[in-house]
Amino acid sequence: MAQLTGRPENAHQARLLCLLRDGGRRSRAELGDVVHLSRSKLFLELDRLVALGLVEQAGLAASRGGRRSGIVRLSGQLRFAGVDIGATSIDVAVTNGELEILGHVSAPCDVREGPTVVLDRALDMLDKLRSEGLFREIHGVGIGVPGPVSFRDGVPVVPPIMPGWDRFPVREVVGQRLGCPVLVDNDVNIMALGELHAGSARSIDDVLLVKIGTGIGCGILVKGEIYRGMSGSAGDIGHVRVDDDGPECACGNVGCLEAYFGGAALARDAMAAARSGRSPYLADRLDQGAALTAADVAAAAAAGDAAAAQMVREGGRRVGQVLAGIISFFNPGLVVIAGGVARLGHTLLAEVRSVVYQRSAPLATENLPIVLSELGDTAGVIGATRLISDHVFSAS
Amino acid sequence: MAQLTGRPENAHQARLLCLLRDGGRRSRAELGDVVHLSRSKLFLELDRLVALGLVEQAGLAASRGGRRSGIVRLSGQLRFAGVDIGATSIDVAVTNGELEILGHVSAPCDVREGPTVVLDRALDMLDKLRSEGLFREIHGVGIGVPGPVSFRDGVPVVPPIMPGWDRFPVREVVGQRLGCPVLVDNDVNIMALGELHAGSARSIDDVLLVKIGTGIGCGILVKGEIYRGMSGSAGDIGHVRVDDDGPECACGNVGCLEAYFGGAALARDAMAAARSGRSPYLADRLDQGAALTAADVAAAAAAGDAAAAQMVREGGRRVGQVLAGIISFFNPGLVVIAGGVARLGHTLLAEVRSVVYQRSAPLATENLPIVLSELGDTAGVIGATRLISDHVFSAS
DNA sequence: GAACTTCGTCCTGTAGAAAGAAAAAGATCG
DNA sequence: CGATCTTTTTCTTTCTACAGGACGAAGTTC
Repeated sequence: MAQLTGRPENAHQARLLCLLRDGGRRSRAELGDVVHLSRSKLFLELDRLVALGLVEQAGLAASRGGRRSGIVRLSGQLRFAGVDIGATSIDVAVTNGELEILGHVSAPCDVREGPTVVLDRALDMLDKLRSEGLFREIHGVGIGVPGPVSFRDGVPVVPPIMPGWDRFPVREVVGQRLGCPVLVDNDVNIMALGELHAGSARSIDDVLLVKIGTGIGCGILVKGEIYRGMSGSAGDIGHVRVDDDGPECACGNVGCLEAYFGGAALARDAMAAARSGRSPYLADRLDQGAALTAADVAAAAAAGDAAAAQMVREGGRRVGQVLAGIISFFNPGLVVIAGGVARLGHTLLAEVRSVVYQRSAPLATENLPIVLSELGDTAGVIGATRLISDHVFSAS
Repeated sequence: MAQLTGRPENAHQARLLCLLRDGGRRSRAELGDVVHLSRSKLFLELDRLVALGLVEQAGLAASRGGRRSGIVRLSGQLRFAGVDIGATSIDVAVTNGELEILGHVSAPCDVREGPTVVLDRALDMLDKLRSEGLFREIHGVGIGVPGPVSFRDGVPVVPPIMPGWDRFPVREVVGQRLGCPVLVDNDVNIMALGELHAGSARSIDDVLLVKIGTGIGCGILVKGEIYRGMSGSAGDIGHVRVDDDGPECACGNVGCLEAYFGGAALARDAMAAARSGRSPYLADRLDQGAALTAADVAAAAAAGDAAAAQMVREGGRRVGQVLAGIISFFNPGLVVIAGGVARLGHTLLAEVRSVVYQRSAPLATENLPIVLSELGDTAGVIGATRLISDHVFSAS
């Protein structure tokens, strides 16, 4: 068996690899229908990809009226890893070349423990997947972290909720440990890529993914590619002001969106509602022990607690206010709502929609779906593998 | 003399044409230093461009130590026209291939008179330039209109301040009249391109151009290209809400940015200030005759009128509020303030800067210049010619 | 089993590009 | 002023890549 030595040699090969990744295995003849190449050229490049070990033959297709055509597919040995580091958890998944998840582990982990601890944990999780026999070799790793990243350098830059990570060489460290290409990006960016690849954003050019979790951030896709802005902080909407005399925020300003509807704000409001007795459900929950979190609010709202539902509606309104402005500005083709709070589901969605459709420019909203994430917890890891596979499958 | 038959035949030729447009004439040898082509290939493509009539020889360059190299430049016959249709005026300019303005005429004209009248007027203005001997033939026209445009179709779509223009086939009509390629875009988009080509945005990838005039709009450049969004309405920030209980806006919502600081709003506030006696300068002006406009406020502020200056500061604050959110989201490398109100100059700029630098995400503002337009009234026409020349100079 | 269709492989002609040689034009230096 | 060296241009040769076609292999249909 040829070993997986390398990268595609030219743009044609890169194109073919992406077709096989996104469309799965198919016959050489079908590939010929899609690409605009002469048969001799197509076969030449395919044979080269086979020689590189990136592509392999997989039997014969059904006849289309004549001789059966040979099926080609991405090498069965190809493996990508996606690592999604959240504020309080790590997700690691391993996929094949088509980015289908072969194994996925998730573990709680506080990002504030610092890069060495957290990355060690992530690599341990990857080792666990290795020990399950899911792969022998990894051909690329994508990593998402919950803060701004210099994509070029592969390092976080002054991330507010990641003490100790500033300029830590994540890409270099992981690359050296695993001996494969590594790319690092913001977690909302890779979630947006995930939705583009396998979720609701398939084949839509300009997409916003709004993640409401511990923080509130926004992944931006322009022409199907991540838009990162001048210094890699594009999409940082958590600290947009929604009210001049709102609550103080940890960032120093007042009235920030996150001060209303981030994880901490929701927990704060939940405690208040429980103590004041406005919410029997939350009061009950509080009596049972630990402090309340955003998840409790979700549960309460789902259980029909009026105060909790009111909190969700209120938060949805605030998010809608910010989104309305951004949508007028950006005119996306789709908005995806994701993150832990997305489990609040249709209460939240309805409120966001109502505000956005009322306030945004009519032209920007007339064909604008606003939907919940299809992928949920796997959007991040899938997007991370998509990020690195785009890189590995591109001609150097 | 070879006639100007056509378009470049491949990407190399397109690249060479853009180099000659943006860098001006230069020797074949210097071109060879810049492009990554073998000498034989470079000369082959240059000779073809000469045969197409797009490029011509222009004597010999100074020696660099040996034989003198031949200078090439874009054909001296090449002419582009830029048409900037504003709410109350038309600007038409004719440029050579390097997009240097050879002639520029400006005339008041109400866009509400409808497309036939307005476009006739614009073509008359172009004829005037023709009669001055500035050109014999036009090789492309770029047109900017003050409203949303379907760039693909070359037609305005439901433009709020352009009654009668909805879906009027501007590109087709002008194209047939002049027999050359025509592109139509939003006026702020072409202004952004103008600043990219010849103004403060040279060589900056991600740029916002905020135009404050009759309306308030925003041109967006991503990687040096206009970002238009899903339905061509990206950048439409005039109706973002800045205050929940603000004044009513013509659009039906309340508290829109334009309701505070558009041309109409400024005129309204000026009248109020004049009548109430808060502004002696404006009261004087009002006594002299016609109704007050935004221009009067600018004059008053420049003359040191306190009430007018206060209006400008107030408006700048509102603009800054909206921009702060957008800048956090978009993380541009430069923000340019343009439009008639930009003549308010540094009072306005200082207020916008103050709000933005205080409120936007620190990472997004740490290296963010916010400047006034360098080009002023010519940004639109220059950008329009840039738009069409990019099209004409691209391989079909 | 004959005729037709589709697919894979091989071969050849052509176009395009790279590399080099030679010529042209100019600079430098004695 | 002439010899020599540089730089640029032009011309020629060589090489590679690709398109297109021919042909055999494999399948289907009747």
